[in-house]
Order: sequence, then C-alpha cells, then structure tokens
Amino acid sequence: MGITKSQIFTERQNDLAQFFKVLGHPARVAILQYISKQNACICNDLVDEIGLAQATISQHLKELKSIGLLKGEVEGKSMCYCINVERWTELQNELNTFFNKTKSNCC
Amino acid sequence: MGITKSQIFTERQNDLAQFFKVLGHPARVAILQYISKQNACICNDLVDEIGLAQATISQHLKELKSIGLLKGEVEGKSMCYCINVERWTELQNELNTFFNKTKSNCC
DNA sequence: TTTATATATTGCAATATTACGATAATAAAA
DNA sequence: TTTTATTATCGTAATATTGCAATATATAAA
Repeated sequence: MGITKSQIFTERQNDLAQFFKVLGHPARVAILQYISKQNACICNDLVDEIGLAQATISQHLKELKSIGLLKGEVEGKSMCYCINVERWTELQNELNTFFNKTKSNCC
Repeated sequence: MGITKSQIFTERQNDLAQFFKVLGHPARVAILQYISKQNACICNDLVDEIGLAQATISQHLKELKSIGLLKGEVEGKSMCYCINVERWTELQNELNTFFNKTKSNCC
C-alpha cells in the first residue's frame, strides 16, 4: 500500500492529476510567479528570493520542467529558465475544459 | 526536513498550492468527474465505479470537502455528495487569474 | 429492539515527497 | 591550467500520502 493505483484510472485522469500535483507546492507556485515577474530568470536568484536551499530549488525546477511548464537555456554559466507559454496556455485550456465539464447542478 | 516550509510563502501561494494538491490525485479527479456525470452521488457507487476500498474513497471525499469543492447531505442511510458549484466557479476564476498573471514571454 | 446497510474513523504498512549537505559537472574568468 | 561561480545529482533524514482492514457510527427496515 501507499502507492497510487494509476492503472485503474484513465490516461487523462492521471495526466490531469499529475499536472495539478506539480502545481501543488507553494515553492513551485512561487517560482512560476517570480519567473514571470522577471521575464527571465536564473536559478541562483530563486535561492535568495524564495529561501530554500539550492538543491531544493533545483529539484522543484526539475518537476516544473517534467510537465513542460518551464524551458531552460544555458546562458553562460547560468541557466535561463522561462515559462513555456505555449504549454502554459495549453494546460490552462485543458483545465478550463475540466472545470466546465465538471461543473453541474444537483442537490 | 521533509516538511513543507509553508511559513516562507504567502497565504495566497499556500492556498493555491493546497487547492492544486487536492486535485492532484487521479482518484479525486475521477470522483469529481463521476459526481458531475451523475448529477448526484452516493459514496457506495464510487467504490464500485472507481475500484478503491470504501475507506479510501471516504478519505478522498474528505479532502475534496476540505477545500469546499464538495458538499454532502445525508439522504436516508446514504450520503448525497455534490459539487459546490459556487466554490467550483470561484476556484476556476482564481486559477485563471493565476494563469493569466503568470503567462509571460521571455527567452 | 434487532438487524442490515452506508459512511466515517482509526491504526498501520508501504511508498512518496520535501529539504538539505556534500559533491559532481559545466563553463567563464583569471 | 587553475580558480570561481552556477546548476545538477546523490544520499539521507524527516514527514506526508496512499490504501486498506477493522471498527465505530448512524439510520432505515424488520
């Protein structure tokens, strides 16, 4: 036990949940907000800005990358992490579809 | 370690993350979809429909209730769980605000 | 009241997540 | 090449989540 039974759900249910899960940590919400405010970003800024260890920030960035929300480019000896706007919009649309479909009246 | 450092984030960041987190499990996505499809619901249906133990379903329902997404009414010896449409719409709006604010171009 | 049915709670084992120090990897600067 | 700066990865401890059996609670039916 303790393991999520992904196999009993549809691919779409797992994908939606995975996406929500990645956004389900305040550090990752904060990272996205900060990056968008800067219009550019290097990881080291985030360590100062957010107040978590460098290893921890790096790990959170990896998760945001895993669902395609961030793209990173090497820029000298830093990384330039940015929001992948296309993916971002795509996910926003999927979310709204989910919300609109699920909305219903009963009771 | 191992504990999320909520105190270093804003209330809004924590709230948004908490909301995403609750939706971040395929069983809870499936529950919401199923309830909305039925326009009414009793927990026992969900056990058959989703294929998790009764105790597990009950726990997931509790989490959905914790962020106000579901409201439950006693109906005879069953429960009638329904989507709280007002809360649902409210959260959809908050999400869109977050998405629109965060969307930006760089790199 | 007793029994049956539906849901909630408790306790626990398995697994996942969070956080961080240490260290590796990479690339610019000296 | 050596040093410095930046980011990634590894290993590990603390905590959280998932799932379920067992049990408690609550209500309808007998």
